[in-house]
Amino acid sequence: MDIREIARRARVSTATVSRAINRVPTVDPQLAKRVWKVVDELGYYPNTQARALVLGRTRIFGLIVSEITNPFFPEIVQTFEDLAVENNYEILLTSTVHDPKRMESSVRRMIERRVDGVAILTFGMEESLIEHLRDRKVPLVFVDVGPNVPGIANIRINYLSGIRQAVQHLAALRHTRIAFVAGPQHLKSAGARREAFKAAMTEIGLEPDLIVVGDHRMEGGMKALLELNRLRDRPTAVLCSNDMTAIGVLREAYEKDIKIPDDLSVVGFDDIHLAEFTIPPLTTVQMSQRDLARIAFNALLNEVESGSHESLNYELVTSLVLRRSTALAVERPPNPAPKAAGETKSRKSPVSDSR
Amino acid sequence: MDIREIARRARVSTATVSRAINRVPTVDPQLAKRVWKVVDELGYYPNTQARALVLGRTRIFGLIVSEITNPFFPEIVQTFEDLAVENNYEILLTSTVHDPKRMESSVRRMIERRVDGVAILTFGMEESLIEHLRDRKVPLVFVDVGPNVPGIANIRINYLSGIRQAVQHLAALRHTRIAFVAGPQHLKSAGARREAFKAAMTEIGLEPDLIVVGDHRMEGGMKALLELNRLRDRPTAVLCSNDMTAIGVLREAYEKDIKIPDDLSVVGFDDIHLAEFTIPPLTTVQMSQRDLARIAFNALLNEVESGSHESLNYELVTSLVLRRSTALAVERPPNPAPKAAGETKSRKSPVSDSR
DNA sequence: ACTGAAACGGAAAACGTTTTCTGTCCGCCC
DNA sequence: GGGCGGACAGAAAACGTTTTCCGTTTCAGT
Repeated sequence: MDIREIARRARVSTATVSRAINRVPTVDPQLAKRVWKVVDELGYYPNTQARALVLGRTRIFGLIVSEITNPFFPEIVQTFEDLAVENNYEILLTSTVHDPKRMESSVRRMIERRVDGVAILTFGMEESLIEHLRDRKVPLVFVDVGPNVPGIANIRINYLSGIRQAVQHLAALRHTRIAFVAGPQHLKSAGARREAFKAAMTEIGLEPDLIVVGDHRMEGGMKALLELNRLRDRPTAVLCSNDMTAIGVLREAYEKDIKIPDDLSVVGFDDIHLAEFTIPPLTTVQMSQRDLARIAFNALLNEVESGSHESLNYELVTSLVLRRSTALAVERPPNPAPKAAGETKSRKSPVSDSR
Repeated sequence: MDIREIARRARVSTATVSRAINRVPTVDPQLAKRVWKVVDELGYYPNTQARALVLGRTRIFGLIVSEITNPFFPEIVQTFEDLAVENNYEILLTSTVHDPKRMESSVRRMIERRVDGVAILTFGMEESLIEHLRDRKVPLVFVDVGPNVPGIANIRINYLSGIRQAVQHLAALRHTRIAFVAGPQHLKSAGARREAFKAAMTEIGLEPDLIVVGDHRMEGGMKALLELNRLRDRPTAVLCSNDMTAIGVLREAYEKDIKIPDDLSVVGFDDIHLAEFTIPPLTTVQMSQRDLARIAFNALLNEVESGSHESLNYELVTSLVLRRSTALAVERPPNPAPKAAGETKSRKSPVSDSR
């Protein structure tokens, strides 16, 4: 069933059918009605491929994420989809799963399907990906990419705002030995979080020297807590580079019978869905996935609809959400409890990056 | 840049370019090489819309889910995507968010984009959805739909297999008062689970009379535990209709200082990712999302590639995965603790997996 | 009544492919 | 050496839309 079928039955030309469907005002209301009736009766829907072919616009946005199963992304995908239906777009979803081959295939698919724009929401982006897309003048929006490439919209995450809140929240609870479990070294976003932590600490006169590195997964968090726990001068609070890490420390704390938050305060980062469901519910720095998706989508929409190539910069601020994994600091005795030598500033525990 | 551009540069006709690209064997190797070279140099990718237009196949599969943020679905989407890239398909992802309007728009989008098939993986499906699609002879695959509609592939879930395992596992741990927290009444899948529970219980001579109903969300689980706890003859184990419910009872147990698994064994259903991360890790009945997605995708692929319209029935079996939320039953005193009647078999030392 | 403009519908070209159908060339067989 | 078939390349039609351009009708103004 095609537009000609409709034309025949409504006794008009295909041109008129097209105009009626697209609500072009120059068509006689009488005729339009006739067309609509037939369209409705037959349950006709225009062929989008054909339309795209002549219009040169597909009304498809590409969305590239790292991994759909990573709890950070479902909310993003959902929001993207919500906005897509609202605006009559489709979304072409692609995941890189950290595999160069997959990344390449991702951009190939985007180009083959002639998407109108693509949002690259994967953290730790290979720069190589963008080349091809940029060549073809496909509107792009990135998150957190380092260099300020012209012609590409950029969402900058304000890590400091939330991390500062977290640190000051802990400080207000009398914590002074605040540890940080960092993410993988190679991740740009992980680096930024670590720097934000250092800044927030020095800002209030605390030494940011209790840093161990994790892997942004539960295992990393578990190991990290073990490591911190061996320290002579153990922290009373730990801030994690992401929520999965925090969940790892929660888990290890449970095994080791360390009570959260009584014995140890922990705060996460990201505010994934899961954070609400941990025991106890996790206090964490929220980096709103909904907002992120919204900003990305609108950036694309803007660029496409207005045809402008100005490529703005956007900012996403982070902020602390309080739940129940933090509490007033408690004096924990130094570890091997040999002689609690009351030195003031003896930060003898070598910390920094293990592994 | 189109196929004609390539034709011009390679000094051949567009027909030859098309043949070369599609590896039609009748083209002279010499010429083919020439074409390939140009294609490569210009980074040309065929326009899929145009191709779809003439081929009558889009190489797009629709995937309708309930909600992307529901932890049950990301794994499905990811697997679907993996299979899509493998087979050179795209996926058109759509969510109903339990909204009739959205459902309608879902099928409209599928039809407009002329997908080659659609997998409807939402539980508790409006029958109305399928009408339009069936009219257009779009290959369909459903999960768990009731009536055996001809022309539609169907994945039937074997709930009993896993639930039987769960019940017998609990029975083996000396539990006799096993409760069930059901899902929402209107959900077909929830009903099936409840029936499976009853069957599994009666099978081994236990009365399935401890059933309360939840809502498949954490809140429902929390309420359910409260309710069960008020009972005179409290259960020592509870089986939940899904994992979120189980997480709810875990949470409420924590609040009420009921130790899991020592005081109460709990097992979930679904085996969502999250189940590994609870405290303690949740023993649950696995309904493999990967397998489900794989079966669905292959069903579609089959129907499309072979053109057959036989519409098979597939089965997905469920099975118990042991983690650490179950243990030997312990004698809990009847609720108001009148007189702890002298017991014969008091297994007060819970053993098994606790550690 | 006649002209001109305004209003509106239709024919046809265009979008970028695939594929059928038609040639052309070549080599082989008789 | 002439005819014939096989191998291969190109011209053109087709896919289902939108839109430009043109033609027809209608109506107002004189």
